[in-house]
Amino acid sequence: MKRDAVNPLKAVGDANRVRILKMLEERELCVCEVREILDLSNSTVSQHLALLRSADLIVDTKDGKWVNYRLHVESGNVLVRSLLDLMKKSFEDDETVREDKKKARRVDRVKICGV
Amino acid sequence: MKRDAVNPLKAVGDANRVRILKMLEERELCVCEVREILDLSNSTVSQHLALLRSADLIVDTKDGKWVNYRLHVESGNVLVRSLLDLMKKSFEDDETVREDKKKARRVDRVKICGV
DNA sequence: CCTTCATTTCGTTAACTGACGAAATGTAAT
DNA sequence: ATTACATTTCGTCAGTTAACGAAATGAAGG
Repeated sequence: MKRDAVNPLKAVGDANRVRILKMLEERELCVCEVREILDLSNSTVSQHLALLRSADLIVDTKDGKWVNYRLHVESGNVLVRSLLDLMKKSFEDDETVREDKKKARRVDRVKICGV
Repeated sequence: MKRDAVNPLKAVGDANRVRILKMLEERELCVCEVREILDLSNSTVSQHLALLRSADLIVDTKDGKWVNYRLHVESGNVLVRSLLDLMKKSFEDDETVREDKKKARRVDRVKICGV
């Protein structure tokens, strides 16, 4: 079995990363915005995002000193596209996910970063 | 976030468990048949199956001294059904998965168990 | 160039996971 | 009941993972 064929599935098997994917359904976010919502350390969030990126589930774009992450819905990896689609339909009733999404809509990077 | 909401995703994030789910698409199998195909110890296979069962992805039925496992396609858990559906469409090109399925079709428990 | 600040990388630690063999359990047939 | 044999549980071990703070990197503006 090919080495990293399972990586997208591994990546999605963690509650914090599920929360990240769900909040990215609302809009793209930078590291410190995700940190604010998840209430984890900056480095931890950065690692989660790096792992999701290496699984091809998200991509990043630079925006000045910020790095924006968004869902990689146009991935060439069929498993990735299917998983993002599955995620979109899942966890919609989860209270934490709902809160996260609400926060994602309102969060403002200039206010919360660098505190 | 509810404690075990992510369990099905966790369960599917392991190459050996992916292989198990894929071979169960062919037909139900007992522990020693899976052991034969995966070439792992009996206890390890048993644990993988227990984990998949606790994630609601498979169910077991007793058949004499054997325990048959099959995909839980009628699960009440939407995430589980979606995942099984996703799995069905994935890894079809994987050579190992193809071999596993072929073996699953031919394997005979009375011949290979208790060796 | 120097400072600021978001992000990443590094080093460490605690917890989890996947693997095994041995022992325990359970079932069917003698 | 005793045996045979499939499965599960137990105890253990090595490898992985998720978390943190501290240090390094990189980009924007003074």
